[in-house]
Amino acid sequence: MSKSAIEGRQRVIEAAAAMLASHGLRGISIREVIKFANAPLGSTYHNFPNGKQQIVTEAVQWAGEQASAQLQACLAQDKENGIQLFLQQWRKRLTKSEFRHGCPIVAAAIEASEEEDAEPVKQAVSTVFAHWQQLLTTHLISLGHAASYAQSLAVAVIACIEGAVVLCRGQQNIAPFDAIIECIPAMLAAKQA
Amino acid sequence: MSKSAIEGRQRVIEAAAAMLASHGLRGISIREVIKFANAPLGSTYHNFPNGKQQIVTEAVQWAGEQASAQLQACLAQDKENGIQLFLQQWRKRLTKSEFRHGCPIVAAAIEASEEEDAEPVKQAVSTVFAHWQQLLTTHLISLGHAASYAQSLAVAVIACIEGAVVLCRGQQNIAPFDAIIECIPAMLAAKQA
DNA sequence: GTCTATACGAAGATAGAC
DNA sequence: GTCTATCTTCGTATAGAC
Repeated sequence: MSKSAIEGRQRVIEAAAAMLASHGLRGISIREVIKFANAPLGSTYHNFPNGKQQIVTEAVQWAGEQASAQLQACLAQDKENGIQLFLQQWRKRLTKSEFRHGCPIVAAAIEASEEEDAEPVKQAVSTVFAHWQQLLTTHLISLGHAASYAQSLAVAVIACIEGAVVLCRGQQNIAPFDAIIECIPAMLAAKQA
Repeated sequence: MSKSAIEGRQRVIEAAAAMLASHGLRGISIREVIKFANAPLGSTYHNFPNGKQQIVTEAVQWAGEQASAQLQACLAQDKENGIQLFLQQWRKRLTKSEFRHGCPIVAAAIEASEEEDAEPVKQAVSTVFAHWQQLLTTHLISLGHAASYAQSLAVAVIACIEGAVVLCRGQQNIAPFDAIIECIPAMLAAKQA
């Protein structure tokens, strides 16, 4: 396999992740993805023998790792206010895209949940969510929260963010995101349930 | 128009709302909806001249009103713990459906956001979210919160719930919902930003 | 490996019989 | 009004030429 072929494969995955965020799982077609990635259609099933399912699965995994890396960078940069930093970055992304850019993992989670033969996608989604939760839990424990409450808190913060992104898209307005930026500190301030 | 025709029309809307919650906007077809509703296919475009778009739009409106009524009933039944009551009802629905039953409004919000010619659906989604926010805001003000913080808090609570539903479906686990049930009180306890 | 052409199926929407 | 049949479009996936 040539180097350009490898690059082409990765471009397809990244294009799929980007389009997943805005168009959703069933809103993207292989034709559009490979067109966006400037990749040849003919080699799609050579690079991804399992077709769309495999592309989406790898896109979910890649997008999950990107988000994890971004979150980790924020937490490392400012231990106390890392979460707020992360929120600000997502806020900017939402407004810049005029609320078109959502969370690709959420899109995959919702649209694959009732699909037959989508087990690999569901598995990837579950793994990504679990990884995010573990990252945040570890951070919250290091901030002094009790281990069991830190776990709930991590999940609640992720739920809050994901929900706010959906609300912003639905209302074409950044207000929901500003609302959670205002309210999440109250959850974080509570040291136990 | 006969009485049974009116009933048939309503059955289609309710079937669409139910299937929207589990299968998503693009996961349902008119054929499946009218089959589930036990309604004739031939009269579909007679009752809904704008086809699927109109059915989905009305389903979103109907589901939104149902949820509003349910929330209002909880808040009226127990002013102090009405929100927890509402959370418990949704928790039961999630577990009983084995995490298949999501929020139809969220599904429509995500899957219609980048669709062309889906303005009516987007409008209905936006209106439903706004109504929920208003309901909760009024309630929180009556509980003693400052008006501006009550507004943010209402949005944050809704975001939290919607996000948790997505996480539960993605992980096939009720843990995320229990996490927000544990953490939401901390937000509600804070009397200001 | 990458192309074009195509098989195959599903879905929205419409036409015409009854 | 409600049915069946059909048109059209689009998506996945595959076959075969180069």
